[in-house]
Amino acid sequence: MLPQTIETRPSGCLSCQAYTKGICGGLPARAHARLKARSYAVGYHENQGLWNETSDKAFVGILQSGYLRMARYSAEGRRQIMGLVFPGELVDERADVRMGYELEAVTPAQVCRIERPAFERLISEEPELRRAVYLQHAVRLDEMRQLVWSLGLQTSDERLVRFLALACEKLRYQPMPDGGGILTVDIPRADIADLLGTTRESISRITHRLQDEGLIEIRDPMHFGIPDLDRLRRSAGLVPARAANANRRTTGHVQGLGIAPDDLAMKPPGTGGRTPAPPSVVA
Amino acid sequence: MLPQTIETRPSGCLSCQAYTKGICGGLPARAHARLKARSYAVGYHENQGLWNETSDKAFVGILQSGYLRMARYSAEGRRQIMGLVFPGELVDERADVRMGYELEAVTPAQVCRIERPAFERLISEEPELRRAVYLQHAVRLDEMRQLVWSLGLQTSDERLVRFLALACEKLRYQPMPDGGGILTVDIPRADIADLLGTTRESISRITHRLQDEGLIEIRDPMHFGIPDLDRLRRSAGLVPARAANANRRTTGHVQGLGIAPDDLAMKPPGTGGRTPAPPSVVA
DNA sequence: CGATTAATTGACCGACTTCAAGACATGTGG
DNA sequence: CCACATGTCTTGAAGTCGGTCAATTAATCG
Repeated sequence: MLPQTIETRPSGCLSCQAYTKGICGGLPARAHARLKARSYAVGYHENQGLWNETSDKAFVGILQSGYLRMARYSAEGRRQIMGLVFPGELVDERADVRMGYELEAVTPAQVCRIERPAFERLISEEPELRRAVYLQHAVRLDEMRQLVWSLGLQTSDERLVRFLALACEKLRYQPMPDGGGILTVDIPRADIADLLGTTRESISRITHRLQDEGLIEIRDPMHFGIPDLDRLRRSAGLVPARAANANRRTTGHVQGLGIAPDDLAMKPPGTGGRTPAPPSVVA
Repeated sequence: MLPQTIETRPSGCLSCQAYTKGICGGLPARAHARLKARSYAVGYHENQGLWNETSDKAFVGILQSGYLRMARYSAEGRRQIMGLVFPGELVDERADVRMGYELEAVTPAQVCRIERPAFERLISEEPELRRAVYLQHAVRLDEMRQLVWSLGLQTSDERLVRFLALACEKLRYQPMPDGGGILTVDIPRADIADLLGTTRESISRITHRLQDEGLIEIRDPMHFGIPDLDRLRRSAGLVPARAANANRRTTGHVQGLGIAPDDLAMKPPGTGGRTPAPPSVVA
């Protein structure tokens, strides 16, 4: 079951989300074939852990289906979810950095695993793969910064709106002919709460408040109607929201890859950041 | 003034913190020499920006002295500091990931700069350098996770205690013969507040509360007396705090590099994470 | 020594947590 | 098929942490 014969672009991958929209697809044939030769798929059921204190990161994984959560538990039993992993994404934690989080399946999930030593070897021999992996790391870092920003200075309402808007991109969103759509949130309230640094109760209250405002409609706990996706994304600050304030610089924001643009990260004029005197070249 | 002659281990570096405790020191002679040949030092004054929307990440930097902050500003003028940069650390932001933060000097700072194209070339040609750089990235990611954890489920008091305990490791800490020490916090209250997701006022209130509890003594705004460093670190959860609860696993935590161990990241027994049935190997 | 900025202190208030109970869905065994 | 159990979600009522506003004190710098 483990290593299969090496073949260029093995057929099993073609339907995998890691291939169609994840990291596997972009690789050159040789790198992909070598990766595939060393990988094997493993299924996990809901709430099952992939990593814990004992089984320490002996493999890297590419998520094929389902969702994973990266969670850290406090001594008192409280939990912070550091992020979610979506199909096609790589999970790769260095062994020499204190881990501090557990990787668990939110839903039943299937993971394409590669033992770490084999992976390290591939990394060092295939520059394309290396690039793809480090790109994933950069994306993770960026996601973590967004989470910091969200936890640091957004209200619970704003955080949830942001989550829902992102959910429309990352999880199942079925657009409807009337311009709206149906969002399927496979993720229990408790997980959303622990991701957003709030409580189940608050999530519940806020979703109903948002429903009153007409931003969403709660069909059942897992399904939300989205009457106007653009409006939702605008409320989440995921889209520039057409310069209402006059005092904004019109510098085009760098965007790159699939990361949704945040609301304009701007300082109020006059608050530091001025580039008055050029820096002094010392040596 | 820019590139100087290539020499193995140029003398100027020997006194630099990036060499004595940062990434430069660990490099083999050749990689270090090539790095040095392409680098030039630049001075910045307090609150000056290294990066903003226009000058987009055209260089990477190694901080020689002073502190930098990575800050993101909201449209309303609020600010979240994503992290601080300490001497010896590398600052390297990918151009293809949305930046979203500005890099600014907290204090007067001196930065060893390398133009990005030259750096990329070095990275691809010097595996040791590459490893060092990616290690830095991993450390940044870990720091960001700690910040998420802190913002997500610590109280303001806990966050500040944690900050102070880490400050004793990262900024100037002068141990005294009597077992205590003096901590010099070169960083204004406003920056601490925006890093910890709180306000100047709260920082002030909390420091004085901590003084009442005997954890610290406020000499002047920049200097804190630390009567008992271990006690401080214990309060911050930076040290295992000697297993008070019986139900803790005694698994030795991976530690590696300079990252301080967090309090044991544990789940309450019974809450998920159990590894009951082995995962089903599918393919 | 004035003028500006940073830090402190106080009073108030609001958002969110906490605690507790009820609604809803799903599943199991008799 | 129903009674019961379990788990998730919802709703309500207090309590509180911490933010906001405002004023005072302290420190810094020409």
